[in-house]
Amino acid sequence: MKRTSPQKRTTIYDLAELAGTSASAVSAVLNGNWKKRRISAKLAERITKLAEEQGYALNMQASVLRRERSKIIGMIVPKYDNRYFGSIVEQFEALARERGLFPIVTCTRRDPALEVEAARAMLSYQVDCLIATGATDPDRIVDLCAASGVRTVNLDLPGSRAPSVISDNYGGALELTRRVLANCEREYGVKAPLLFVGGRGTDHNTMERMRGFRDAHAEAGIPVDETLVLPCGYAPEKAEQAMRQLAGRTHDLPRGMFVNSTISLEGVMRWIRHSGHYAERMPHLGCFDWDPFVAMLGDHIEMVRQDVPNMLQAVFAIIDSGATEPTVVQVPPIMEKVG
Amino acid sequence: MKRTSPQKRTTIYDLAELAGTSASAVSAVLNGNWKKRRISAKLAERITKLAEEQGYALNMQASVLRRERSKIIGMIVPKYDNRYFGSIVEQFEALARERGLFPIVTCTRRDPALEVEAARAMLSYQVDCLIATGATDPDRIVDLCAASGVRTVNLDLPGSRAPSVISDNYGGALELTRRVLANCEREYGVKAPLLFVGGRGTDHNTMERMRGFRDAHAEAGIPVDETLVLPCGYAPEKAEQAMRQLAGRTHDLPRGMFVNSTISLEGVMRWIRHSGHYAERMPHLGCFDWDPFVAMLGDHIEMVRQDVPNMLQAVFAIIDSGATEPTVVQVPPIMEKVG
DNA sequence: CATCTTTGCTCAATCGATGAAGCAAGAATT
DNA sequence: AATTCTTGCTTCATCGATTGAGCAAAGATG
Repeated sequence: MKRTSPQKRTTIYDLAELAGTSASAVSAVLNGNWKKRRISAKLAERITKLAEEQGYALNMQASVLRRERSKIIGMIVPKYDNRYFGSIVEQFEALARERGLFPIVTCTRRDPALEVEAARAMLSYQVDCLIATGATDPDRIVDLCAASGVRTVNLDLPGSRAPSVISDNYGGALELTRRVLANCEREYGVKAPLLFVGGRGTDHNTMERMRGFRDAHAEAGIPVDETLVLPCGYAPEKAEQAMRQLAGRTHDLPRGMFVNSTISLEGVMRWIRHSGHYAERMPHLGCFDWDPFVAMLGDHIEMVRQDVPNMLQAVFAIIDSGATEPTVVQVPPIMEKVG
Repeated sequence: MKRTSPQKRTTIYDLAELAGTSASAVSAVLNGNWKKRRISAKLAERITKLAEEQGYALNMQASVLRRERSKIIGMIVPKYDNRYFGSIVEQFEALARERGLFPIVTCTRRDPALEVEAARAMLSYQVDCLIATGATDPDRIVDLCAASGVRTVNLDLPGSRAPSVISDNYGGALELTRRVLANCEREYGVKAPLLFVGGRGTDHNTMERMRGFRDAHAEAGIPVDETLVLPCGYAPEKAEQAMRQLAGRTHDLPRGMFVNSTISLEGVMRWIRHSGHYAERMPHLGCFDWDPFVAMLGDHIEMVRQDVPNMLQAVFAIIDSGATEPTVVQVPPIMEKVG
């Protein structure tokens, strides 16, 4: 993979030669501080026109090397396969650009080793700041960055060594569980514990959501059935397998479920379809995460939509303010109406 | 937004000083060609250990500036809000990393101005190669890149000045239309033209899909109803509005539809739900694009899934081969089974 | 007319990594 | 013992942009 042509890119030296002036004048004009450097408007215009004609493109490598700030902002993100992370990345890019920063994003597929490798790569590219989204071990990344004097903000999953912005997982799960319990009671007239499926039992979000799940049961006077709490991982296959195993253990399947992410829901729905266990009547579902097509799947599904715009506003507020204390900002999620 | 601490990053000069050797020895050791440069294993080990201890991170800007290839590969992509582009980006990153390249991706929100701006930014970062995914004006981007001697590959939408990898839109649409027509005829016993909705009438893909749509009608001996061909744009709102307007014009709504992307389908489904026009019986749908939850929406939807793994293999085959002629590789999409 | 200001530039060092060229010391060869 | 090779480094120029320092000419001031 080599460049098409051996032709050199145009540099400020080439432009200086063409304009009969010095490289430093060209630089001053092209990066906009020619007024400060007292370059005449006439020369400025001549240089600008030449640059355009020659298709000049700044060499960021050289520029960044010389400056002390790169204006590059990095983000690592677990996956691109759901609306939540998709909109996080889109918002991130938009807000970064608004501030004149160059966003670089990379996906780490929930792989701790890749997370670290990606963080290292970003440091090599001299990012001024790194957003660690849904990182397995955010503190590890913060430490790596701190060693190079690079600030970090944790998003989606909190860490203990840098500011974090997360959803109010407890509050969202509490309300979601309440609604699903109420839906079940309304339809079946009985108070029965729900299933909890999906997510990693070790991650903060899943633990908080389980806490909300339990408290909502307690509120309703329903004892949680521990055999129905299955934090089996996020992947659809994991969730599907967990359901299959559960069905193998009991014939009394729950009439309501708390599904921890749309990704897990994919597996749960697949199982529901294929197993035929709920052929006569669909269970009441609550999903912690939102997807437009899930919303159309039927009136038996409640969703919690994480408030991505506000989360990213909070992230950039932290960045803009320069804060580095390990605070946790909790952004309330949005309950999506049934239907 | 400044660095946390004023602490300098460790450079090869710092390491050289600590090891009592020269910067060039350090460089040779750390970039792995110390054998070629005849550095002793003893010194190499000492330097390696020191680098680790000091948390040394290569300054890529400096490195890239010096080398003539950056090993950075860029991609621009319209959106992150659907499975198709999401998996394109994931695959792209994985394949790039496999080849020791550093992937940078940026999303241009289907905005031609942003596309150009993003391409310029990538050029400034010295990308060795740029993949233009779903670009509104791929040739414009190719020209920009060519001026800097940077190779381009078009993905998803073809261009006339660089190699392109796209789905077989005609073939996919032909088969999809056939199936929807067959489903309608099976259920209603009548041969009636379908609705075509979504996409941009000016883009290659939409035109090819419309051609497949028309040819499938011709095959079945059904005349296409031109008032039912609505390439209104991809956005859900556009599709929803198009449906609303159609319903205002006629009371005889089609029993089958070809929807050009899941994004447009979102709007169509919303309208179907809210308008109540299909309350008694859902229309037969065909969607050009795949989404797992759409697949669960019911047995009345057929989907065409674009073959992302093969498309990206093709892209990297082109990159690896160094080809630059404006060929078009058409990758057959996959028909997803009903249900 | 002499001095001071202002204007409009140029010079040269610098950022960190790289690699061609060179050099000194020891080993091998004649 | 004299010469050539080999080993194991170091020196230095370079990539392109940035910026503090400096300088010549024109203009203003006394």
